[in-house]
Amino acid sequence: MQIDIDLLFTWGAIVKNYKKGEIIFNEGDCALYYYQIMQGSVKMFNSNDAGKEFTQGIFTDGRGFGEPPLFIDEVYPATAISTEDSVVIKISKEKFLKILDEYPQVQKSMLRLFAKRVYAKSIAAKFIINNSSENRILGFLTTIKKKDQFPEEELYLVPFTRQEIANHTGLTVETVIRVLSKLKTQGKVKLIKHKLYF
Amino acid sequence: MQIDIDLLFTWGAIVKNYKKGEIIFNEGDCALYYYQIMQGSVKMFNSNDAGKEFTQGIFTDGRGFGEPPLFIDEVYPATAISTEDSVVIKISKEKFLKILDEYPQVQKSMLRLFAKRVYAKSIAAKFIINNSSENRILGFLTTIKKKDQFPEEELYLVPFTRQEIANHTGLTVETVIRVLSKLKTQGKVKLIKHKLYF
DNA sequence: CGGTTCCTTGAGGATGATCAACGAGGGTGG
DNA sequence: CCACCCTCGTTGATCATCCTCAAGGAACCG
Repeated sequence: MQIDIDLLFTWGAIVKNYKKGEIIFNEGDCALYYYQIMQGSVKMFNSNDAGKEFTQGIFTDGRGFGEPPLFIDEVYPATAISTEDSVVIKISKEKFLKILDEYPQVQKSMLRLFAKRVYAKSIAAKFIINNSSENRILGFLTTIKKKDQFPEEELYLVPFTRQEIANHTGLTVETVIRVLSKLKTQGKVKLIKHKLYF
Repeated sequence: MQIDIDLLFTWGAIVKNYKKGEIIFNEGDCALYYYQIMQGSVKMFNSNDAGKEFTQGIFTDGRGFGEPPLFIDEVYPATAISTEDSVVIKISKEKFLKILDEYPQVQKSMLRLFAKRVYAKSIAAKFIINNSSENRILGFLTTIKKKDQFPEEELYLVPFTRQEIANHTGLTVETVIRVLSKLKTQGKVKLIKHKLYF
C-alpha cells in the first residue's frame, strides 16, 4: 500500500531528507502529517526508562507510517527514526484526509493496510505473551519470513542482528543468542559464520 | 462504530444466539462472516499449550469483532467466545464487503475503528514489553479507565477480576495479586473489600 | 590495520511462575 | 435462616527463567 506520489504532490506534498539516525517524530508528539518513504528505511519504536527498546515496526521504500493517529486525534504512540539516509514525502493531515475522501480506491487500500496491521499485531502479541523465549523468537522468525514472502520450505537468511531480534521480541541480546544456539542444536535454525538461517 | 442493524438485515444478515461460554469461532478458522453484537459480550483470546490464556479484546453491545481477517484472506488469529448469553448478528463476508463499497460513510467509520485498534495494540505492546509486572498492570488499568471514558482524577472501580487482569497482561493471578498489594501500599490503587479502585 | 559493530560466554541475582493450601463472599435451595 | 457450593481472592515456599554485568572474540570496512 502506498499512495501515488504524483497524487500526493498534486495535493501539495513536500519532500524531506533525513540522515541516518535522525528522529522524524517523537512518542507523544501531535500527529500533523502523513509520511511516506520514497527511499530509505524508518523504524518506529518505544523505549522505557531503562533505555530498553521495543520495535513496533520497520518501514521501507514506498510505505507510509504513523497514519493511525491521524484518524483519531491521538499523539504518536511511538518514536520514528530514520535507520539509514532516507527521503520522505510528507503532507498535512487535512490534505491527507481529503485525499482519502476524494479517492475511494485509496481509502480502500488504507483499510486493507490497517486490517493487516491489526492482524499482525494480534499475532505478535500472542507470541510475546506465550512466555517462552523460544516461542517468542520462533514466532518472530516465522512472521518475518512470511512477510518477506519466502516459501516455508526454503532456507531464509534472517536480515536482523541479534540485537534487532531482541528489540522485536522484548528479550535481551544475550537471551536471544543463547536461545538461538539451543534452537540450532534442535535443528530449528542454522548458524553459519554467525549468520542466522531459518 | 457499528453498522446500522436495519442496513445489515436489508442485505441479508441473520441473528444467532450464543449461550454463555459458547465458541463463536476458533483460532485458525476461515473468516467467512462479519459479526456484530446486538446484546451480550464476546471475548477474543489465545491460549498456549499450557492452557494459559491471553485476552486480545472484549466486545460488547453494538460492537463488531473479527473483521480484519475478512479484508486480507487470513484465518482468525484468535478464538471468540461468548462470555454471557449473547445475541449476534452475522452476514457473509461478500455482502459485508459489498456494503462497505456501497456506503462510503460506513467504510470511513471502519477505517477509523481500525486506526483505533492499531493504536490500542501499539500501546498495549509497549506496556507488555516494558518488562515489569508493575508497569504492565498500571498500563492496563490506565488504558481501560480511559476507554471507559473516566476522568483521570476520579476513582474508578475496575470491572475486572484478578484473573482477567492476568489474562490481559500476560501475568499470573498470584503475581497480579501481589503487585496490586504493592501498588496499594504505594497509594497507586485502592483495595476496599477486595474491590479494586484506580 | 585500526576501529566499529556485532557476537559470545560466564557468573550471579531478581523476578515472576508454579504448586499447594486456605479464606472470603455471594447466591441458592432446603 | 443456615448450610452448602462455587467463584474469586490470598499467602507462602520453592523453582526456573531471563536479566544484568563484565569481559573478550569475530567480522567487516575504510
